[in-house]
Amino acid sequence: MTPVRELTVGQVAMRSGVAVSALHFYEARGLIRSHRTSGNQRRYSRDVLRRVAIIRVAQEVGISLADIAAAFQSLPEGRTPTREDWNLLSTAWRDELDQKIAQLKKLRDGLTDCIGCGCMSIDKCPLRNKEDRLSAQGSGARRLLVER
Amino acid sequence: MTPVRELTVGQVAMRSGVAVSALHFYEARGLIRSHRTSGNQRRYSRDVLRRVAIIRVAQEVGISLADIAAAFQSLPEGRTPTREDWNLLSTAWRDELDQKIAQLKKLRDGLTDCIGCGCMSIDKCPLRNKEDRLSAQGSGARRLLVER
DNA sequence: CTACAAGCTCAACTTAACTTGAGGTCAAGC
DNA sequence: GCTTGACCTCAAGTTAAGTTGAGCTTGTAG
Repeated sequence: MTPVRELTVGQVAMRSGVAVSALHFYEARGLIRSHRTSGNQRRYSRDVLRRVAIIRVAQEVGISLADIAAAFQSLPEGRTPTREDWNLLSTAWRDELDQKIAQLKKLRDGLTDCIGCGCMSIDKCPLRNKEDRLSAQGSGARRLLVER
Repeated sequence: MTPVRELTVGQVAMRSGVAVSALHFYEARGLIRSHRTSGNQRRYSRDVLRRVAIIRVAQEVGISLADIAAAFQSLPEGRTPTREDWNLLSTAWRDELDQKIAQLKKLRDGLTDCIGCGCMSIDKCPLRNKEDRLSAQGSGARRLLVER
């Protein structure tokens, strides 16, 4: 089996399970890179598969594309990222995940009580307490006004 | 303490920490209800505060407004919901939360390994396995509403 | 050498959950 | 009676993460 040197969008789409349009989109967002053939078609190096896989996993963990892109900035520009490079990323995300899990647990443990009881005032209820809130590195800012 | 009978939108907004526009929105979505004064202004009964608080908590847990609205359907139409009524809801959501926590844990435990290793193919990697996905089978909510 | 599948670009549409704005009404203090 | 602030409605805008479609070009199998 001769290693295929370069992949077309279609091939990447098939192998990564991501739509072609999504790949275009990721590229526009700077998450993946391609070079073009003389006929202007995209060609990808193999490590794009890893990148895409990581994008998907990170998304499932609740990390936004913007944050993923930011994290990818830490990857080496010139060379293909090594296992070390990737590990750095995953460690950071693991920490985030740990926090999210902890916060969800807190929420879960308080949910029944707090719905059942009379403590739903914003200032007193632990669930409604700003300090306890799930952290918001997300870039959205849509819901900012709501938190008082 | 004289019980304040009815609340204006502004008062509900202030006390619940939710914008007036959001309250209008919730009402349009059937999540809360109001009646009108002769001058066409909204007036809310006190238990709207609990509803709003629960909406926000549920959202943070990753439940969409549509799902919250659906859950609210189970609440009694005529009378103010009792603690029992609310408990029924919270129990169901607690189960969902438990599942989400379990999935996040799975993800966390696999993250470092799977990013570092070569198993990122869609068919083989546990993280990439469809059955293990976090994705809500529900309508549209792709990510946990964990940010803000 | 020619079909036609696969690719390309760009714009517009989608969903969730709101916010913002325009243009107009209502209620209370002075 | 007037001014001011809280309300009202309805339309349009916003963000994330893509998808869909139109119109046009490439590349490859037969």
